[in-house]
Amino acid sequence: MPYQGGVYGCPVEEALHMISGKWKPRIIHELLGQTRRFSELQRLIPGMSRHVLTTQLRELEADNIVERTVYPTVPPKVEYSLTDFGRSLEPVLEQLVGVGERYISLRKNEAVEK
Amino acid sequence: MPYQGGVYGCPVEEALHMISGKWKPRIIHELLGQTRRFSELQRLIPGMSRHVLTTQLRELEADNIVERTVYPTVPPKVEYSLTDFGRSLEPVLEQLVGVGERYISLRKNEAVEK
DNA sequence: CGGAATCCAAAGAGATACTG
DNA sequence: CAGTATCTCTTTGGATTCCG
Repeated sequence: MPYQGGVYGCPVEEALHMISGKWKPRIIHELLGQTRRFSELQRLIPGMSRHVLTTQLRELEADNIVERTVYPTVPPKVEYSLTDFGRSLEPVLEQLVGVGERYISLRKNEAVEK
Repeated sequence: MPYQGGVYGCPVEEALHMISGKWKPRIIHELLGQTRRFSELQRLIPGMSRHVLTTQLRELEADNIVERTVYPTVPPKVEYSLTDFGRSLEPVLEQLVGVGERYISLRKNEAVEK
């Protein structure tokens, strides 16, 4: 669907949507540079339930950001890694870190002024 | 309601949250380079209700991205413009455009393969 | 171990109607 | 012209329970 100057097919919206899950940036971060097992991700990201991890991983998979490899062993073993496209997101995430930090220091200054 | 900051204060989360409103990137886009009146924004972004525009503008204001100037005339006149911090978001939005476009072309290729 | 199915609460987004 | 005030619908995140 072409960019209609409107809501539909807006590239920024698409981009934001695919990394805007509550834990997605964090999951991508943990996968930068290495493959991880499901249980590893669970351990690395405390506070996130199994169900939510599953949901977010499925969505990342559907968006071609993450690849899922199942080893049909007992007990089961599933590994997740970034696709090329997923790795291409790194610079954007780094920029977002910068923005977030500027934002946080801005709010601190505001608080001081009060 | 403006984001109060997560427990971890993850900068990426903060950054995403403040531009993740459904119309926020579009509003910022329309304010890049020029000041706009409320009614102008409404006209420039069809499909968005007045109420939603108000809400998004209030949140952008609370996040120090947008500045609101009221002229106490009759009829009332209100202008919106980006703050310095708001303008600093431009490179990130441009990168997000790139990501979104790569994503869209990726999905097109998938569709062709079927 | 790595899920799926179900249910629930909260937040986002929009429609509609009224107002200084 | 530029809002507020409600109400509703939908989407998300999370808790719990069951399964190959």
